[in-house]
Amino acid sequence: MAKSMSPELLTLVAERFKALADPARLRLLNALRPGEMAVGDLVEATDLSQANVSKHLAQLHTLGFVRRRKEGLFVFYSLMDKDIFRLCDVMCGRIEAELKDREKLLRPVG
Amino acid sequence: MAKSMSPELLTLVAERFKALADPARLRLLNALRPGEMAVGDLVEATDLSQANVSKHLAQLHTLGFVRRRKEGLFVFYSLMDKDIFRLCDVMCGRIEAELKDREKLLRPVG
DNA sequence: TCAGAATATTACTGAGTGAGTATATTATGG
DNA sequence: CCATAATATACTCACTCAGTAATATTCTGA
Repeated sequence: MAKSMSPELLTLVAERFKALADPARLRLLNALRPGEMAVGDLVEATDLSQANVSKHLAQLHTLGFVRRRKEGLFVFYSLMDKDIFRLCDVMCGRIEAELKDREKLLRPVG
Repeated sequence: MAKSMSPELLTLVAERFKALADPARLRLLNALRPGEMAVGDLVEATDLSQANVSKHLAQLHTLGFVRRRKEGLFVFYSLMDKDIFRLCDVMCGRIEAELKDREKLLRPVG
């Protein structure tokens, strides 16, 4: 984080974090890990409704997290880059650390 | 992001992203960059109301982003670790890239 | 113990948002 | 052009959440 971040920039940053602040969207991104997928396949993979998937994908696309490729009736989505994994890795690391700390508290004697 | 992330884990991750998905909280975290600060100072530094700051700090503390230290009447908050900078750096990088792309579109001739 | 200062909490309100249903759009084959 | 399939959008409802104002809590010093 740069030394001085303007409120405007912080708003843009917050907007992007918000895109990742939803389990459904994270599921979609996670499903896209192996590679490009059509909307219908994502519906199956995530157990979300078609309209729901479409809406979330639109959001992720607007904010630059996924790429669109149209081919006939199908629309294929893919991850824009690997940033998402880096971001999620950091968060997962934090969660793991928390869980470890809780374990320690639960059995402090060893 | 690990190969298979359970919906439960994704919910935890989303919860943490949500904590960063707010300009006010980002401002607080940014203000804490140089080091520990009391609540009152954060109120001044961020132009947020006292109640607002207190509530946001509580949230950030619950999710492990900031540390609390009480000293008399004052409560000092500080960043838990440097993860936040790494996370924001990634987002800022994405925003910069987007802005560059837009510039290109605006003057495609050079 | 009382007054006052720093912080936290609560109740309320308004705005935003995710899910669901239905409908619209777009593209293909006949 | 029509039927159909894949995807997108519109609309509504319920819920969450950020901000505010008022109040409560905690601590210190007199």
